[in-house]
Amino acid sequence: MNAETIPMDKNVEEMLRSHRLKRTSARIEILSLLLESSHTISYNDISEELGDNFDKSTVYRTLNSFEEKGIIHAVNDGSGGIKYAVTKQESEDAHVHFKCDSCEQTYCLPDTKIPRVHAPDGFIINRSSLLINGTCKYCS
Amino acid sequence: MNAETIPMDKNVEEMLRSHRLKRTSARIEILSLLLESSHTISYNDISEELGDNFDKSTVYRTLNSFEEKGIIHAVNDGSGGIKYAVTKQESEDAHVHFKCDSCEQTYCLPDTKIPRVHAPDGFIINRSSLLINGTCKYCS
DNA sequence: AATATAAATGCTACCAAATTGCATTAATAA
DNA sequence: TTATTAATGCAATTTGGTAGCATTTATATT
Repeated sequence: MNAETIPMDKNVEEMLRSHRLKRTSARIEILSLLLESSHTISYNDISEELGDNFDKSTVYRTLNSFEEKGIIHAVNDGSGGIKYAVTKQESEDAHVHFKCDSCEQTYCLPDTKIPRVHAPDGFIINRSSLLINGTCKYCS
Repeated sequence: MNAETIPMDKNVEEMLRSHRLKRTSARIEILSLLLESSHTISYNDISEELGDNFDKSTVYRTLNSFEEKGIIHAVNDGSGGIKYAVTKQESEDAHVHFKCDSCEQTYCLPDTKIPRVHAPDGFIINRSSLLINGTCKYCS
């Protein structure tokens, strides 16, 4: 039984349980959206998709909890709002994000790792984030 | 006569003239601040430094004009606000920015260039920005 | 030096993203 | 089934930034 055969909702509920998050409908729906999406999504994407089912503060708090638990990670693509993507096992080490100038979507590139750089003496590197702008494969 | 011996204000006025920007006191003071600073600065930094001498909209518009002219460049360090630094000749090609987790300042590392990465098939790279988080040399 | 004109400024109001306090409601453990 | 703890909804607030418009200022021209 591989991941494809596990129904999404079971998958979602198991993810919540394993992180000791109560399985509320807001969390289930928001996490489902995140899991289905091929690109990073913002508060606005969620609220458009889910209508007025949930309050703004609920959505933001949900995203914050997911991030704290490491279920998702924040992506700052310079759009003025924070976007999020599910953190998959394979992409846990720092991967590149790609913002398409055409469709404005931002993608995780889990197989494209951020190269180590050499900082000047005295600067101690903890982590890094690399954002690439260009044209994505769906727009090129 | 090298750069060190040119008085700052002359330097500033010449920069404005050469970009066909009127030499107003707001621009002179804000550009001076930017030139003096060792790290990127935000609207808030400017308004703290300059007090209420200039209106918020003036400061923001000034920063936008400078950026359009290429005098400064914007840095998005995830702090929620945009920061700016003067674009020096040597750092015109994409350099790394470093945000210190301790003092919260963000520095240009003009000698640390962003490595080229290989994006998946179909993704066309235009430009990239690399932000490093860690401890700066003044805090380490 | 006086003036014309184009641009910059300062208001005020506004917008968007995100957060907070608090009363209510719902999920889970006992 | 109930007690407890956490999540939600609501309204208000904060923060970063923009926009329209009347007034002022810098600069080029006479």
